[in-house]
Amino acid sequence: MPGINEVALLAGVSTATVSRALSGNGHVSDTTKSRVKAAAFELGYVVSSNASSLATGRTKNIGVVIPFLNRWFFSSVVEGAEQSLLSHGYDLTLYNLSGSGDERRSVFEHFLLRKRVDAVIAVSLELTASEVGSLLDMNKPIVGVGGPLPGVQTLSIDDVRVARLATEHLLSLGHRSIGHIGGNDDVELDFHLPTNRRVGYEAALGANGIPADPALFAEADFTLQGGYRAATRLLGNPRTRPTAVFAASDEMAIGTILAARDLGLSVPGDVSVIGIDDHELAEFFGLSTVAQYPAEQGRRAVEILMDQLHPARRTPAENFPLRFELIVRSSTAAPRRS
Amino acid sequence: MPGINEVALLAGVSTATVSRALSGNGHVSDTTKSRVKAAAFELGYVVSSNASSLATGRTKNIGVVIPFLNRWFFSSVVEGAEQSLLSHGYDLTLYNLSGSGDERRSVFEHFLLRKRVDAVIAVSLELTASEVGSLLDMNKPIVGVGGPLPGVQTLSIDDVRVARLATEHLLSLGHRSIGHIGGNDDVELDFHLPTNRRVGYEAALGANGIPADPALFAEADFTLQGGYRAATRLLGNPRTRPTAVFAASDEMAIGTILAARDLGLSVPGDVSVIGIDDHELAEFFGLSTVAQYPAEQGRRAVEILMDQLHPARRTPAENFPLRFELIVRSSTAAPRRS
DNA sequence: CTGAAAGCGCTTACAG
DNA sequence: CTGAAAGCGCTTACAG
Repeated sequence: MPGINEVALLAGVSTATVSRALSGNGHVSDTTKSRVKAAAFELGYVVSSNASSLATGRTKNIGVVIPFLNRWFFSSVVEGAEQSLLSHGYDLTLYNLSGSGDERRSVFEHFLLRKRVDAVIAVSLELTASEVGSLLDMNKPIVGVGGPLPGVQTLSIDDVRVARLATEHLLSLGHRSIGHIGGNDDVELDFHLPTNRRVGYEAALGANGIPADPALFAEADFTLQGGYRAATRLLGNPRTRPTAVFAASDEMAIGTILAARDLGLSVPGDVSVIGIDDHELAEFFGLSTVAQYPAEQGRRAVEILMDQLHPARRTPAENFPLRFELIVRSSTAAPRRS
Repeated sequence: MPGINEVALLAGVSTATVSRALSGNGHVSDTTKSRVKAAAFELGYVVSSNASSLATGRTKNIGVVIPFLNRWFFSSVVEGAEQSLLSHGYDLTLYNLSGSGDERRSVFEHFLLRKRVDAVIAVSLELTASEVGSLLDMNKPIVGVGGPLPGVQTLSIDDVRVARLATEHLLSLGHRSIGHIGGNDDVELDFHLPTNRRVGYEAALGANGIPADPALFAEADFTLQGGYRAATRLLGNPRTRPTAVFAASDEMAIGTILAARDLGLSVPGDVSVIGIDDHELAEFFGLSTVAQYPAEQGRRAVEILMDQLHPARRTPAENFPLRFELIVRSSTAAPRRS
């Protein structure tokens, strides 16, 4: 493990110059710079991040705090963030806070606060005011993905509008009896996402003079299985069966498609189904949906942090709202007799 | 941000004593120790990991290198590892090496080698001999999950035996015409897993005096969609249709179940289907499978590294082979007329 | 443009 | 059991 001294020796300069030549901070003549770089390359020198961090106070490392990893949305956000971080020369350390408050506190105290990270991305996790406070006190920028954080910049699609768009698609096809599969309290997570989506659904109905029928709402846990069960309830009774179902996530929507099949109903012949996400399985099932782009959300979160961490870099800091888009596939159509 | 000096001051001892009291290295009287701890707590002191790492040469951080994140197996391994690492007071930094060789080299040089990590877990990634070499040269233990690494301890289920077990289950039900959906070269990853599973399948057939029929093999890419397409080919022709299909992964097996349905075939009435994994969706689809436990594999990888990193701790270092288990659900049954 | 030197915040032989 | 001091490997004012 060659150190900076050996590079300095070989290049015939001081360690200060080596540091400057390699980091790009401060002026170094071109000839010196190339001599230093050659020496560093020859020795296979790579700076010690600890020493560098200790001296500068910056770690070039971002903490990502997340409640799940094995779900499409979350792993996609992390992938996007990781990719973008890599290109900025940053590392990503992952804190999977699925557990209890205890585990959570310990993560905060022993990890985030050990000066390991320069900033934090909190995905669908509501940090307490004191958690946010201590991070901000330490001058660690935070950005949230997937929900509002008190006093923190947050990236999130507009769930009300997204749900409204999905519902309007169904309405525009002529549906008037539209069921909704939304979240139960367990999956309210910290973010009222299920509530917001239900609000958007009801708003769309309302705007078309259709009262929201509580009997057409079914709770589920955002999983395929949960969607299946909820859909079975919703579609089981031929009398009350809606002609279309809007599920608050694609996984639940796919569960709905499978439930319809098992009930002998054809999709979209007997019932139209739409979800939200554009999950990796959506295309396979021909699911109409409103796409959101979690990897992009992860990337955007990183950009925002980079802007705060490097105020110099003059990125326009585009703060346009997050993209979403209606994708019509084969699971939605006009109701049979409208 | 209180430093160690302030704690020392408040506790009326030297910084050396604070360090020892808090880390547990070296002897400190009980009374002093509690005084120090009280002071640290009062000030909200938490050691700077950079300073500590620089002084000790250990980072308490493990690098996990992985080709995908948004797949069940990989995210489960990471979850298991993360959980276990947390309990050992370690951080996990994630390197998602999906990309090209260039990206890969840059990760190796600029990240892993910056002394950021004490050890590396490589998941389903074949490191080059020189990559392994440089890690080992730096005294960084490596453990592989999911495939053999040259000269490195590796955790992996015995794919041949697992595939054999799955196939034998079908054989024991009386099937004689058994199709196989396995990997194509693209997903050979670095680990010959598809090949090994095919070998196990053929071995089971051979042991029962059944020659492997190349016409009953179909390639796919380990996704649900890929499995669906392969199964459609395999099951489409009533003449040559096997009575059972062994898919090398649950996702492909689920694709097979869906393909069978779309072909008007009942599962298991017309065709039995078995996979490998016990994927989160397996139960929902009633899929018989050979379960493997990726989270456990992640945890085991961590244990092995801890043993190497802390030779003192006398864990029996249980090196029993990785668990797998046949789980029979409703997708397999005796062939209709046997 | 370059260097000498202090300092980042700990840990750990070395003494006692 | 405890402390003084060196050292981990960089970076960056401060001078020149």
